Amino acid sequence: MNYRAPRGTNDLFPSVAHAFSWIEEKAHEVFARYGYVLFETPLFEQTEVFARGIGTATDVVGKEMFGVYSGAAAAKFANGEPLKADEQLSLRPEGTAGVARAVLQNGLIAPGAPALKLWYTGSMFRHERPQKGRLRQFHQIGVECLGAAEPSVDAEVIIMLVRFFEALGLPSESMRLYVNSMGDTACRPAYREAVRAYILDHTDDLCDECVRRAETNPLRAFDCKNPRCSEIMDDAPAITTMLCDDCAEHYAAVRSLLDTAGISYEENTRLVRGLDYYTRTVFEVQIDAGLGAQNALGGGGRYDGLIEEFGGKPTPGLGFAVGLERILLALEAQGTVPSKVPTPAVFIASVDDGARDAAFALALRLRDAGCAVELDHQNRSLKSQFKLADKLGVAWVVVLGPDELASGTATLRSMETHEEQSVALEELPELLSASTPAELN
RNA sequence: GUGGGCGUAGCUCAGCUGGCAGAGCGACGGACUGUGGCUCCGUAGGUCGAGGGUUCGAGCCCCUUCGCCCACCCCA
Repeated sequence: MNYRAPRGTNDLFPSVAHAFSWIEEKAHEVFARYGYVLFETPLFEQTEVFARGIGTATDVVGKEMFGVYSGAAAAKFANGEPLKADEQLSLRPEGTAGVARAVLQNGLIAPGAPALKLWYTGSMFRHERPQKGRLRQFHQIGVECLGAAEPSVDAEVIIMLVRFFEALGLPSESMRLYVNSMGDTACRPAYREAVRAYILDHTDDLCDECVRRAETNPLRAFDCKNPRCSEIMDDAPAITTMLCDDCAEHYAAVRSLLDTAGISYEENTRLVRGLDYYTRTVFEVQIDAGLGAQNALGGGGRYDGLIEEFGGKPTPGLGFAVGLERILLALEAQGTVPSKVPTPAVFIASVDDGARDAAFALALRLRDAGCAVELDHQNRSLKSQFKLADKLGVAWVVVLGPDELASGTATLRSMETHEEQSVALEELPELLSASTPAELN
């Protein structure tokens, strides 16, 4: 077998797939309490949606997107013919741009309408070199809230994120919540210019990459892992000192609400998000254990200009996304990974071939009655069937053999106590009806 | 794209200065009649990632190549 999954993709084994499913259940439970409903957008969009929404200057759009082309479009491209916009498609690298496009296209939010609260779960795709906590196809849960500008919704979303992690069994003490404000169109340009000037004043002390960033995206210099750069950037002007009055007021209100709610967080004036659409409130949750260099479990922020960027009326918005693979790594690191792979509760064993038809029929009856039942399909010996039952972790084994068939009964063995009793076949469905799938794996 | 580490059984790995491919776990079968876990015995399973070279002889040395992991970058 020479075929292998493409680099950076994983087959999700049952333990992982069921854990993801469990995480999604928790999201559903928690988010519903805050009024969020499930929403789903296509796995691919016109490339322009991402270019416009996320920003062509970002790495995510500039070099990490997977293009999607039909055979016909690919042939046209090979011939040098121009492709129409709807022939230039890309797998989604994140969820927000697609949701914004969908909201606008379907007129889901009218001016003055109540806030639209959506959440989603699914695969995202970025062409990066894989490493711990980073894949080319990875899974995110995200939320988006459109139409509300008040700081209370910022605080609400951040609190919801914290509660979500708590519901997953990741105690807030083990994580760090960073918040910052990135300003808006009124104050960010001036700040950006100030950082650019600062970098150009310190070209001798900063790495080449950071100096290059002065022109492309000065704020990213705050993210540099180089200790020397980090030290220099510590003394760069802080965004919080340059926020316009409206942004400063908004930011103060968000923090005040978080304080009142008893949420512990840390202001981090160097926290800048890598996607162009963010304005004002930004936040990120980091955890050290288990994640290697990719220590961000999730992050998000406000994007008041995004809908307008797509040609809609000015509409405030904010959201966050969390990485499922990273959540799982964090849970594994603290030894609390949930085991949610379902296992059968009952095994029906046939003593000889003459009992197999009866075993098959009984399995159907019990399953229809709601029991999780397994039985042999490989012509195994009775002994081997018991070994299998034990391996599956069932609580009960129903034994059918010549004696049982003759008397219309079954032998019911408790695998835990080793006790056996003779039970009339008719009574089995009721007796075992509480034997729903266990989650023992 | 750039570094570093690693590719030997299904899994985790050992394999010395080149000399007959191994262990543990797992799988399967058995240890007197229709019964699991523990123990004991046995069986199956390997183009040593691939291609080339050196050599009487290569898992081991040399070249090439593919893949995986980690890190940079960026992000969830």
